Amino acid sequence: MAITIKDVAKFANVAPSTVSRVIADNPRISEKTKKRVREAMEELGYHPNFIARSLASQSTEVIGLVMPGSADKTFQNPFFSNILRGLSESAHEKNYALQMTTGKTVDEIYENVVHMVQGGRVDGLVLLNSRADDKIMEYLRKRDFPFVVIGKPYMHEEEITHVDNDNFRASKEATEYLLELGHESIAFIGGDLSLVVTIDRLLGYEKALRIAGIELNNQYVIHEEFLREGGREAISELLKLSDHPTALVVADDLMALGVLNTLAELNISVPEDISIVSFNNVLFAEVANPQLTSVDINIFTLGYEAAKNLILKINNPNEPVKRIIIPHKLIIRESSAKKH
Amino acid sequence: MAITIKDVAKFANVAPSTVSRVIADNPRISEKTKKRVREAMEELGYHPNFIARSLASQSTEVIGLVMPGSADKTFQNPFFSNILRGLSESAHEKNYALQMTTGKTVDEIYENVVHMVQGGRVDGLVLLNSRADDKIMEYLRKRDFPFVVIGKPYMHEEEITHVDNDNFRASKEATEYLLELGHESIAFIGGDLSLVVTIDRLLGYEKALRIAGIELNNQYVIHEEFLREGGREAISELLKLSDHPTALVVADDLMALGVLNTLAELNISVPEDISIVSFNNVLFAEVANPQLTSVDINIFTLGYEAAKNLILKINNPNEPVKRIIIPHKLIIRESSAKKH
DNA sequence: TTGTACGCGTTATCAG
DNA sequence: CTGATAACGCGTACAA
Repeated sequence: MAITIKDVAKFANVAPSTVSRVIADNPRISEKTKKRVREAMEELGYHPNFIARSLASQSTEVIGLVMPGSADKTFQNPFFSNILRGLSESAHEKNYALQMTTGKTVDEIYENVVHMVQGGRVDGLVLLNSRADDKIMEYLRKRDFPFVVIGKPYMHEEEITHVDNDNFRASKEATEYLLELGHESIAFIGGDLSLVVTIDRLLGYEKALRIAGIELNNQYVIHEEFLREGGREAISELLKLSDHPTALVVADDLMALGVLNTLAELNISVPEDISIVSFNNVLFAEVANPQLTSVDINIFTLGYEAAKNLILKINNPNEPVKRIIIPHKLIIRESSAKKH
Repeated sequence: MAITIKDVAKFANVAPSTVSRVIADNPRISEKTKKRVREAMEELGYHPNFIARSLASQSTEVIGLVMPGSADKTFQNPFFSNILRGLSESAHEKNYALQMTTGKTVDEIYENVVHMVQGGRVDGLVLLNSRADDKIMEYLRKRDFPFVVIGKPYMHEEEITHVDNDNFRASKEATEYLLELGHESIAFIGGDLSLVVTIDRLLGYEKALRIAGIELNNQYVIHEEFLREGGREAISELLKLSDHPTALVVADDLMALGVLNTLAELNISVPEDISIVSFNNVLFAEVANPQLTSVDINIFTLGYEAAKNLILKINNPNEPVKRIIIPHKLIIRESSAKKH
């Protein structure tokens, strides 16, 4: 058995509670005693037991990350590592540990969240990619459990702290950029329509077209998974149409990559035949051939701010609800060009 | 305050200890009582408190992941997400949670590990990328704390359970492949020499050359970080030499990507002027231009087996030490060709 | 300024 | 088969 607070107390000739106070740096303890106790801790190699501390203080100093769907798929997108990097750095700065929950199905994930929360495993949660039918959010709200959302909540937007981009504007700008290049047949490839991020980007795209006086075409809007496969399928659908689009707004770099791959196989050149603008600007965008014009959404910062504000909220229940908008920026590369 | 075991006990008219036994599905409790208690739990919406359970049972059902160096850099390499995917899936299957420790410096990471271990936050640890001077491993061994290593331990290899590839053989084969293509000036670009994986791959490379009767050239061996920047710098070094190599063995895809980028800028073509074989076969390898010939090391499986065997060890202290070798396979793509 | 005693929610031991 | 009761290690009113 490891060294406990009692051992230290005995060694330093004080009561356990005094040791506890020294750990908390309680000002009511004399410097002399503090010094003596600290020496004892050093001498014995004492380290506080987190579990016991958690039980007594009802807080764990752990935050959890909830992934939206199949962990397997989420991990494949570099978007995720960048989010994780931000979360991790932020948590680390505040001495919080980061724990992940995974699950294969929505129900399984929900169960895991309930277990974590009721089981007191974490002090707060970061939710990734909110969707329309979010049971988890509902549950957390009902229990008044601290959480922040990365992305925009589908409902109760004004009452939930979230970190997001202005996806509507970003998508509108991306589409306008393609319009300026002379494109008029512009298609949109997004994720599942239950994902708020897809909705926002779709609306921005539509708005830009409407302003330009271009009629919306239902067949030009495709929804697939945020994976390479998704992109491949989406472009295949579009190419079946009698009149292809000459430009695409793609809601994710990895999807765009799939599009590129399929087009390359069909000997359709980018940007000569089809221009592409995608989102996220992960490393892939730069590495792809041709390099992808992509909207940088500062993924790291999304994660960083999410964790930071969650921890703020955990430590101050009266922390006001915040909507944090992370800036975006269109990075122009080789995949987009003037219409021929 | 949430529902506790006591509330359930009262509701079901039994003692708390009985409820505890029902949770553990203790066979000495009558089915009738079990049913009654379970109904009470259901009725009250009871969920066991993990923290209290951990304190009493001295186990947390959490495993930790220790990253080797700057988390910031580690996250950038897709190798990491794949490891994480494997760990996560395996942990999830066994109902373990996964927690990450990060830190900017080696000392900071060491401190965090000590805190986690002594603080009883985790039941076991997975160590990523062992290096020569591993204080952490020494510490864990001294405390007899359960851990497994991904990669090969530098010391006490026979006494530490680890999951690894046969990097020596993989590298030897990769080099032999280049030799078969007619190359004789083959350089090696690896990570820091304190990383065991670098050592193994370097040795395999040297072995292949020696067997082929080719003299080793110190200037042909470069060590940089497993990042794109590292690759860029490495190839720049090599190109300063009066006689460049015509082929490269690169210990990491992301590095190889940096090499490709730099070569492209200098109008040196791959594979016409220089052939490249790299390691890991992450998605980048396939996406790069030209596509990278790369040794697939089954990253997911490395992670999966690591977590699996760690949990095995946690639950059975007498579990024998294991060395688990994950198979590798050379995937030939466009970056390698016969010497002109 | 410091010590005593209890509670946090479980599990485990020992009776019965 | 079930019920008291004592840990588990720490935080914290309340006392002194």
